[in-house]
Amino acid sequence: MAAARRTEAGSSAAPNAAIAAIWRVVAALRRGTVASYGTVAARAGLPRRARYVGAALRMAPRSLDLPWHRVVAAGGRIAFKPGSAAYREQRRRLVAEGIVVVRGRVRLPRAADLDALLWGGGC
DNA sequence: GTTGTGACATTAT
DNA sequence: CATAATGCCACAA
Repeated sequence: MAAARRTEAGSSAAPNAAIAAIWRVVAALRRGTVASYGTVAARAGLPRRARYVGAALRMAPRSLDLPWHRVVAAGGRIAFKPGSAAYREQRRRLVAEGIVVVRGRVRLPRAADLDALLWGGGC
């Protein structure tokens, strides 16, 4: 086999293990639940890789139906620029999910609660 | 190997 | 509470 690796940046159907792990964690977020990039990265086995989560979500196809809108920055702040299309899109979806959004911030559960939400709900 | 960039996080002011 | 600066880590040119 002649070196079939590269950076795995093109094929959406054959992502990296890290990307797959991130998608898995994001897909595990249930309705009414939100998590920060750092938390998602940590749960995906990638500590300190919050930025990588964003890249993974960006490259993720809509076919996966990933709840990317449930992933926010630290403190529940939306990572997108206020007023931007993506910003309003995410906020709209969050509100539609029953999540309270105020001034670009969402009610982000504490680490303990988040742990319970992620692991106490099902797996 | 260096430089620049990014859907972040944390700390300081 | 908002903004600035710094740190972090991976990837692209």
